Amino acid sequence: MRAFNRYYTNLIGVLDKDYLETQYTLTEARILFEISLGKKNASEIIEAMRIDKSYLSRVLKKFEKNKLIIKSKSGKDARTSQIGLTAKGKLELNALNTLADKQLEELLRDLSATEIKQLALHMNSIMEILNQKSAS
Amino acid sequence: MRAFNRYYTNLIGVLDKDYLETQYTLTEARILFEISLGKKNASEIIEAMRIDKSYLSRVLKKFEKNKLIIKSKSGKDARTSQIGLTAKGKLELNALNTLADKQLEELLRDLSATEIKQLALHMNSIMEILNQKSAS
DNA sequence: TCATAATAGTTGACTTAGTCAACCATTATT
DNA sequence: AATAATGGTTGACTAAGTCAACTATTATGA
Repeated sequence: MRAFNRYYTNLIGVLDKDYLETQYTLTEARILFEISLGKKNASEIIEAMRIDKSYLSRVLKKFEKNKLIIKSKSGKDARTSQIGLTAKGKLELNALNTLADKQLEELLRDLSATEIKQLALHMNSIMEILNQKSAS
Repeated sequence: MRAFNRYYTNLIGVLDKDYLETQYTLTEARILFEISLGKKNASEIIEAMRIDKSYLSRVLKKFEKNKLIIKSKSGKDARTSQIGLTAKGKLELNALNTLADKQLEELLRDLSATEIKQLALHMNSIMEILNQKSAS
């Protein structure tokens, strides 16, 4: 398993490099994605991604400046703001997803359809097994 | 599959944080590991890990200074040096491996023996499928 | 209900990790 | 022999992330 972790760390490291040509980092892309999933405020994103809150704060500020998100104070708790993707934010996220798809395509280039299907199954199984734990 | 990549990116990111308490980064640990596998010179490590050569150069310098490795000029090609782990290097690597083991243990804590076995099988399958491609 | 603690997020100052380009020295090519 | 290619190092830099201190607000408990 250590071998797999090393293997996948390497793989992700390679994929990561493509984000150099992008306006955003892999982490930023992931944050944007989390927001698109409906994470409503900073704490939730921090909880989900386990990143530093100061770092997130700055990333969100950047997003806001670039008009990818809007923050709106919710009456309920004046300390937090509700975060939502703007149209432009959705567009950017889409572009980033397209990059991820291209990377996958490249990764799977020489695989047969059945191999790809098997790969997907294995991946799903891993997530299921590990998730069940986190649900416990 | 994008989901799995995101998932595992997150997981690795979490594991990565433990290396903060270590004297070495995850990347450095991986470099050390590659050397232990018998990678003899910088080029081979670069090829295997796809990291920047200047970065690697500095890491190796640090390793050498900390006496984790020894570089020896090989008569064959005076541009390269042969890299080898010292006893201390092996020791440090061992400590880092122990950390990785602890992390795994934590990750698998609530899983049954069969689940762990299945997990390992899925991981192996993924590596096999993806590797076969790279071998082509 | 007031003081204290806890939570959410921001800011300043900093460190580390990694990048990019230029550069030597050596070896390969023609 | 000249030129190109390779292996690695160095300088200068940027980006990514961390840590601690702080403000504002909300929750808690004597």
